[in-house]
Amino acid sequence: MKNYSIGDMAKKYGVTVATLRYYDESGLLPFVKRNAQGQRIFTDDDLGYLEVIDCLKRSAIPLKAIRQFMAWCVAGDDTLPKRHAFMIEQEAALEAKIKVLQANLAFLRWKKWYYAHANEAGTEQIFFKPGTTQVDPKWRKKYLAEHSEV
Amino acid sequence: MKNYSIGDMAKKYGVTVATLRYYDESGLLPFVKRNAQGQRIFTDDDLGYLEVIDCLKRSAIPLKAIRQFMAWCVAGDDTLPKRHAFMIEQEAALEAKIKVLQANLAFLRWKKWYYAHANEAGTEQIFFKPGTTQVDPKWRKKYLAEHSEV
DNA sequence: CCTTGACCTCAAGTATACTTGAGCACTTAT
DNA sequence: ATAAGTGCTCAAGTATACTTGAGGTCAAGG
Repeated sequence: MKNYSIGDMAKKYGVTVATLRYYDESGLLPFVKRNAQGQRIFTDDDLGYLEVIDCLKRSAIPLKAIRQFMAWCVAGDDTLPKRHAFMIEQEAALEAKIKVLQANLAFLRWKKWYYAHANEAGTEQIFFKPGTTQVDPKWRKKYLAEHSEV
Repeated sequence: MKNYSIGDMAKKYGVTVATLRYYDESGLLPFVKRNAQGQRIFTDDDLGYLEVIDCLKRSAIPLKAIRQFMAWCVAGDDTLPKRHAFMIEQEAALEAKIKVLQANLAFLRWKKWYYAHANEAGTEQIFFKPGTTQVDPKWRKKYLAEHSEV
């Protein structure tokens, strides 16, 4: 079983050693051992944990929640129901988040189309209801018609 | 054209009036006018802008970037190319973000499956390579086989 | 031997995005 | 006419997630 220094792990996960120390202090790495000199040592056994942390962090889960989960991980089999529930919860949360982002993406694409056309016309005026800066709904309909067969 | 108070908009967008004031101070709302008493007034013309801000905020775009975009919006037709480029950029960024989250979701689902089975067995040990706490790759393969026909 | 490099702790600083509080103005209902 | 409700500014406080700096240990190479 190979050992890894904090510097190795920092490179592997694309963070600074300061960040890893901060994670450790924050309770995200309750599994790290120390050598005789007090230096952190990571092992192959830890790589699975780090993968989970990485996933949760990229999903913008707060450190506090990750800490809780990791505490359960090192606490042993008694916490398996809690860890299972945690995954179910995070799955639902992430699905919801993705749905929101997909709606946002659709909106950005409409706006991109809008600016492409405004740009071509040289002015946004072509879209406005007379006397306002509100987009005439007919343009939105036109866009949706052009992009429905996708 | 209807007018709306800051309180109206706060309700409509599910934020506090303090947050809206903060957004205004931060340059996100360069379009808001004031009445004789110095109170902010929002109009129907502004609703389109707020929709964009809402979308960008939900996509975790920093206020700084949103401020830049809004400045271009009020600057007039000269900034149309920049606004078009902004949308193209944000679309790409959001697509990338969604891809990451979808990969994370797949990972969480595997972990959910893992904990469902560990839970059933009463122990995580069933997954480990002997003498380690590393998951034997055969389980991952089993999971993928069971979930490939989706 | 002594400098370089990687590690350590602890404390303070930074960035972002708000939130809260103090003190004041104006409108409206009792 | 006075109290409640909504609005205002400005300053300070909070939460999260790091980042930076000071000061020190230890092992290896020239």
